[in-house]
Amino acid sequence: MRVLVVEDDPELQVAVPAALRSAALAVDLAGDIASADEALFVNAYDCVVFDRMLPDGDSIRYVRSRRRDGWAVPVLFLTAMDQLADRVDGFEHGGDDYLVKPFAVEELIVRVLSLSRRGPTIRPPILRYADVELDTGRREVRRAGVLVTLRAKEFSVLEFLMSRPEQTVSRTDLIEHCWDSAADPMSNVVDVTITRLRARLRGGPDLIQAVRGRGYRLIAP
Amino acid sequence: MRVLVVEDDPELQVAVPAALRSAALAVDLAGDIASADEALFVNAYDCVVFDRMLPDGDSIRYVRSRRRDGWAVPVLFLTAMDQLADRVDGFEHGGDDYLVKPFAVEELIVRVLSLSRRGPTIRPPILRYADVELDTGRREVRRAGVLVTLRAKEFSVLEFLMSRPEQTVSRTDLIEHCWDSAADPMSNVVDVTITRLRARLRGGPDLIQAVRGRGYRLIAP
DNA sequence: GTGACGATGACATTTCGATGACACAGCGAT
DNA sequence: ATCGCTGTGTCATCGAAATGTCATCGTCAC
Repeated sequence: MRVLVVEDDPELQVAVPAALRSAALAVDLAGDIASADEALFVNAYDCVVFDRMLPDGDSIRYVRSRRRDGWAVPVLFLTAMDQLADRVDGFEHGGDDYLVKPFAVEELIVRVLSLSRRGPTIRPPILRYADVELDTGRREVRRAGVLVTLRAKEFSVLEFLMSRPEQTVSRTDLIEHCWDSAADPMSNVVDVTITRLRARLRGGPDLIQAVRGRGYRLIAP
Repeated sequence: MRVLVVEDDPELQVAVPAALRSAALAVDLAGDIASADEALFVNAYDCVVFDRMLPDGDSIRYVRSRRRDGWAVPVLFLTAMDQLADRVDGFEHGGDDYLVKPFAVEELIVRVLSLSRRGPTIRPPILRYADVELDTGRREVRRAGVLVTLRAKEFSVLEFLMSRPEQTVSRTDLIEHCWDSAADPMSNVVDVTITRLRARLRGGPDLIQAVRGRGYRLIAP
């Protein structure tokens, strides 16, 4: 396992790599975002430990922009207490973790090991159709930016439909993908769930069209 | 700076004091808890390095009982990897630290120096959410300024939730972080602990929200 | 118009979280 | 060693929320 530590505080530059090495990890060190970027270009790491604030910028911004290009290596942010407020930013992208300074070295090791083991998780994508956004990671749905709370089944059905926009999906497809094998294919659960889903998505035109004899599809009128 | 090393392994009895002396520290050595207790009674130390397991008992128990009497000298525990599971116990008192065997000697020095410098009166970070304050060092929680006494497990769970405010945390996450490996992931310990935590935090709106099928999260209504 | 299919409200069932009561282990005091 | 207390875990039960079933009504295509 190979880890990159990006840290500018001299004390932590010593302590963090030492701790990680004691857990049998190979550790490289960078002092700012520029050199981290270079190291990440050259080597493959299983995990990156980023200090939140670095001399040449905010590491979260850097990570966010790299994530946009599909970069998926897990990141652990070291953050000061007073930066906690904007912690949300750090978690827009799944697979990351953070630790508040000062931290127990014990905890650092545990987290880094866990992140490294986990491997590059493909960031759960956000599906979009018309004015609906579905965040598969957070299990959140927004319509026109407004948060809509869905039941588990409703979410699951909407997710399936949104992953095949404008395609007609049969009730059988839905039963097979969103229900377990115990589900009765003869019942009208799907219809009922669609009705409930529509009810929740009131706040715009009905995007779920019934295709007679075939199933349902997402379509913006 | 004067340090007491409590260690029974003959090899470490030599190596650890040698390392610390090389960092200009005055080092005394004890081979078991009984003689450590005596030494601590006679002398004033800036830091104590305790092996986790000693011939006459578990050093954590000893430290814990002394902490109850207000003893505040910072302690560094040397612990084997397989004792990691019960790391939670070790954190019942802030200001202490852990080092996992085998460790790098430089790391030991850095940590002991840091603990000694810090002195017995450190103020570790305080987590805040809504009107709840959690002092990780003093293991104290206040709601709207009023002191609330929590059990160790309750505290540990609240601390975990407060370190991830508004994020949904699964029961598995909680089990993994707040319980040792003996915990049964099938039981409802987490639910029970949450209930007890809620009961203690009465005195304001319920901040702990159950997210059906996913876990719990802290959220101000 | 009519027959098949979809929509939907009302109700039933299932699942899951909350909680009180109890059991047990560890620890301090005697 | 024994006893009692305190903290934590287990279990059974309760109740609410989520999901499924059913009956009825509407509507679309022929």
